[in-house]
Amino acid sequence: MTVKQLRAFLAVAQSLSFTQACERLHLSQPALSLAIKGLEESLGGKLLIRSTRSVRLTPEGESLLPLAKHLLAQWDNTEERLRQRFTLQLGRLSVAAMPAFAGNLLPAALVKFRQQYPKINITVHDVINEEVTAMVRSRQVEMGIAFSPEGTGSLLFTPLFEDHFVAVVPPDSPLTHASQLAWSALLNHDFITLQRPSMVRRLLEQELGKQHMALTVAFESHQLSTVGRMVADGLGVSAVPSMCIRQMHELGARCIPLTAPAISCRVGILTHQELSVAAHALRTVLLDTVQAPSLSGHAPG
Amino acid sequence: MTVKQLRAFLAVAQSLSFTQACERLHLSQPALSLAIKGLEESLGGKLLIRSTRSVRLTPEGESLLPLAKHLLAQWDNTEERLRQRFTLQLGRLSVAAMPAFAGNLLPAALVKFRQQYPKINITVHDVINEEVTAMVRSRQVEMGIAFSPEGTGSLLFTPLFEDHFVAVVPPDSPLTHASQLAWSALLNHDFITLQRPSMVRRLLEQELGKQHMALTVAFESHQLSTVGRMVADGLGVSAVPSMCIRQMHELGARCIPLTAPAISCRVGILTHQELSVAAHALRTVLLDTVQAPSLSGHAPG
DNA sequence: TCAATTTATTTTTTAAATTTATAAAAGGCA
DNA sequence: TGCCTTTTATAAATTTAAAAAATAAATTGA
Repeated sequence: MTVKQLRAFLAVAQSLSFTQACERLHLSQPALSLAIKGLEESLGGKLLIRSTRSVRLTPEGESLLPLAKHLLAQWDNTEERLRQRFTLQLGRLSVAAMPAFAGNLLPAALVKFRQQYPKINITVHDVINEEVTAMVRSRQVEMGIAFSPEGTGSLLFTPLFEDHFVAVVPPDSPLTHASQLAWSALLNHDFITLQRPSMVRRLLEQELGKQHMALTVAFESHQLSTVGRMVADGLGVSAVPSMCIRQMHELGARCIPLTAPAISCRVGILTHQELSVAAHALRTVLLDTVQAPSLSGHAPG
Repeated sequence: MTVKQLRAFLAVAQSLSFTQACERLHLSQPALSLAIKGLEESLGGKLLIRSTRSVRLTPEGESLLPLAKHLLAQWDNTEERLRQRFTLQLGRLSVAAMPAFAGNLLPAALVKFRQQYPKINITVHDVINEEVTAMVRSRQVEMGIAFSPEGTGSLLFTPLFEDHFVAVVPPDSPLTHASQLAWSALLNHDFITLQRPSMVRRLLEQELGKQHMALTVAFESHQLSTVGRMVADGLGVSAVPSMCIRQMHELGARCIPLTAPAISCRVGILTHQELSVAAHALRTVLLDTVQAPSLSGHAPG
């Protein structure tokens, strides 16, 4: 039994005429006769009683009719859905991104993606850096955006840009007049940081430790926006990835390049080796759209 | 997309090896490669990532896998069920028969049918003669056994035998000694008949009317067995189709050939023109098994 | 770097499907 | 009844597609 044969049967059963069915199937009449004959032989009995004047179904044909309809409908549906997935006319995509990226650079990329592929449904998981890797690895999401992990294992890391930490200071602080700031100068003030057991925190402590500096924390918060607001309100200073510059400005804080040491880390895309067409498209959009953030244009006006 | 291609995909996806899948499919390796290639082209994208060392699924392939399993399972199931119907290894058959037949000759025929085709499920509708025709016409049943109807319309009537009415008398009646009985003699006794608006009743009245005899009814009943018992207990006499002879004897009554006039009617099979394989088989068994009942061997011992 | 294994490609062969042409059957109409 | 028309079936030829054999290319492991 082949799909063609079943389609032939359905067409004949519905029109009760070989000649009419031929047109529907774009097939010559002898070809249709042979198709039906072949189907009947493969199933082992007659499905259609046909004379030169009338065509009607046998009881077995009658019982096949609804089954054939159902089978072919499912067949076509499966085929169509797969085609739509490949042409990005249908699809679902789950992405995990660290908050600094999810809240700053990702939205613009998603806007561009959606303009190109409006039928693709995207779920964004806004989770901490380490969770991003875990979610990609466990295939909870197909794509992650995070800092370059130590060992990728079987995962693939595609760099997007190099992110460097910048100082965040209150708008009325004398520090805002500096064109750049050394960590030692920044650490003279109360330091506000993210509370989580985070890679960012570990990275800072590690790099500063190399320079024999200690990170003394005065305040902690879970949210970047809270850190920004706390700095803006004069509670202290902080250091954040440059991705967050715009967000910090919007919250009323000022950002200044940070040196001695200049701490930077690569931000990129984490995936498994095999990518869905949708994920590949988003990857392309991200590579096209996302640029390394800088202070130009964001300096306090 | 063809069934072969989908089977090829399933085999490769399950074994994650073209070479192994080849054996399962009884196909050469190049043929399998081309089948997968064809499927991918028809769907518009890659389903399998294959190198010379490993084969794995793309996300789209991953999403096709369960759909393919389901589709092919349904496909095979449909095919198998149809084949079983044609080979009488599976099936359902509904038959309507008038009570005189259903209760006397039909069981033996069904025994023979079931010996030959134990997997065919049969439903017997034990209904009055006129209802048999109606049920066949409305396709509630595929086959009916009844007296030859006046006009068959589009239905097909296949005669089984000629049934003649016989007298039913009490075992202790002087009538039992007669080798045959005239209606005029029978009608001297109280007459018991079936109460229904039945063709049998109409037939009797019609035929007797031709001979200027009137059917005066003393008792009526719905059930043949009740009529038989009533006769056996000496309440009166009756006349029944010869099909019922054995039943009447078992109930304790005696049957005697009935003449002047000899009333007979053809019993046969009612069907539509198209018959299922199962119905055709039962028809054959009925034609082989059912014989015209007679009084020989059933005469009072 | 070489041998072994696995998939891809090419060429040839085989089989299958389709069309064209023709036949056969059945109802309509005179 | 016999011819015409319509419709499906069959036969032969053509085209197309599928499969196998041979070969190539690529990757891994020693």
